[in-house]
Amino acid sequence: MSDPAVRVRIAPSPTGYMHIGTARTALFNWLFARQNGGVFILRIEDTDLERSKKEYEEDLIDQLKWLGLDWDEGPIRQTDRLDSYEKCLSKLLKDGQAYYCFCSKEQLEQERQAMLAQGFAPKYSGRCRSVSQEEAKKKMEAGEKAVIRIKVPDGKISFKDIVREEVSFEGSLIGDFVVAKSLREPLYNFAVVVDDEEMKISHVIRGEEHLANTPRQIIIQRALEFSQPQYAHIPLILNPDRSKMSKRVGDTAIREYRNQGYLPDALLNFLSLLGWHPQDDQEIFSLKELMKVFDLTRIQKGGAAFNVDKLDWLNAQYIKKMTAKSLAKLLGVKDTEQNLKIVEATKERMKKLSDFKEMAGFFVEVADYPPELLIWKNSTKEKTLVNLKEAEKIVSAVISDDFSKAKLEKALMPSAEAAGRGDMLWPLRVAVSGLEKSPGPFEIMETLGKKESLSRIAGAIQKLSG
RNA sequence: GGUCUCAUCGUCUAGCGGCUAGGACGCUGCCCUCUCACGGCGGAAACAUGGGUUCGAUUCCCAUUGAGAUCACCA
Repeated sequence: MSDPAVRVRIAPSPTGYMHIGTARTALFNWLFARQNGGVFILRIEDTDLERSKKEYEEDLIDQLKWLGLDWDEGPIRQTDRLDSYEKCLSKLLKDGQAYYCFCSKEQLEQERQAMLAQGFAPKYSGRCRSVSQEEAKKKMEAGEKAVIRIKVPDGKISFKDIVREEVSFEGSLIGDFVVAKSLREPLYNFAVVVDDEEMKISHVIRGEEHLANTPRQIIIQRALEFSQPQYAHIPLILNPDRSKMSKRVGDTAIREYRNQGYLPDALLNFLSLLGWHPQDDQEIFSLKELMKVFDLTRIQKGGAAFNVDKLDWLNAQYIKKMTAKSLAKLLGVKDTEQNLKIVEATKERMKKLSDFKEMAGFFVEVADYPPELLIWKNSTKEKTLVNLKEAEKIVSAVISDDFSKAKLEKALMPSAEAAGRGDMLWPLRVAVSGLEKSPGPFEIMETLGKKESLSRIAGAIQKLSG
């Protein structure tokens, strides 16, 4: 399936670190573009000069790259496109479809409150509609501040949404809204419309919070005689308590998940399942597979709560599938033979990359542990000591050239069977790991090597006899 | 408050008039096992409520309830 007419965009505003929701929107757009052989555009919506920061833009680009969602055009910044907006704004003004408004903020606020008090949706009165163009010009020359409002026609505004079918709003309820602070200071809704037209965006795939913006954008489109893209509003990602995931909360930033050691593919996989589901029961997808089965029309309507447990599970699945070598690289660990063994032994237990440090620390150094930890279940100190010494003897006999898991197991198991597996293997494992929970003793000893293993066993014996 | 949107296990969801309501995470029992993890096999767990339509509603319609979004000279 190839349709070069498919042109979609991710249009974040750089007012915060890249948000989880932005990532999912980017993913859906990317998937849709790629599966149709279309174009994916990155557009930076930085018309809010006060809140936009370069740092956030850099984060956006950085995280998008990390996720592997490559774009074909951009980054295009709205602040670089002021000429286009000005041109369209002037046209609207000239055609009488927009007008200058001189109402003060105080005045507006008062009206707002009054309407609210009466139980109406606040809406601009349209007072300045009557100000003629000449009059407006004079006022501005006299230094009066003005904003630009668009004339909103009465009547129903309905559009087809791929996710929500037919959605409609009542124009008369909207009121003439501000489209720009000045000719070179367009507001969001206006800039979006001009951009989408000039970039020939075919499908606007965005979060549901924009659903209510859509009629406003359509009003602008119609005034400018632009074509209307297809819309797909995807449900919001909710906090576990079902409130909207706010941009301000720390752990909604992609960079946080990255720092915690989530794999990009796992994160994407997780995100794809938030508000979307394939026809069958498959849940683990590579980006390539996702590309094949993703379907805009199967996007869910209701909001989806973010469930970290499932993310953890998915991440663990992805970690498990990796080779020790590539995992070591991600962990920033040198791929020495020793380290690779450690990574291999820890792989199955890690949910996040950040777990590694804690889980593998004992390979480097045994933490201090209480002597009683060495005693298995209801066994005794004496018995444990005997078994540990027996184990020590056997381990010493294993040649250091072939100090392997298999060899150790072969050498130790007969005695362990005789002594009772747990009675020998538990203390041995604790002796070499110092932990209540860890990988198996043979695995650990192989990694540790003969010398270190014996020294730890000796340490345990001393601990217990002391 | 107005407008818009939504509603299946705790969570993510399958379902598109007739199903013992399926899967996944989590929880839990058993197996594997020296522990943990992995893995395998089970279990508990849902159609918000009330009306219609229909021979038959989780599914279609309406109301109620609940949840969310939005109502800026932010995006």
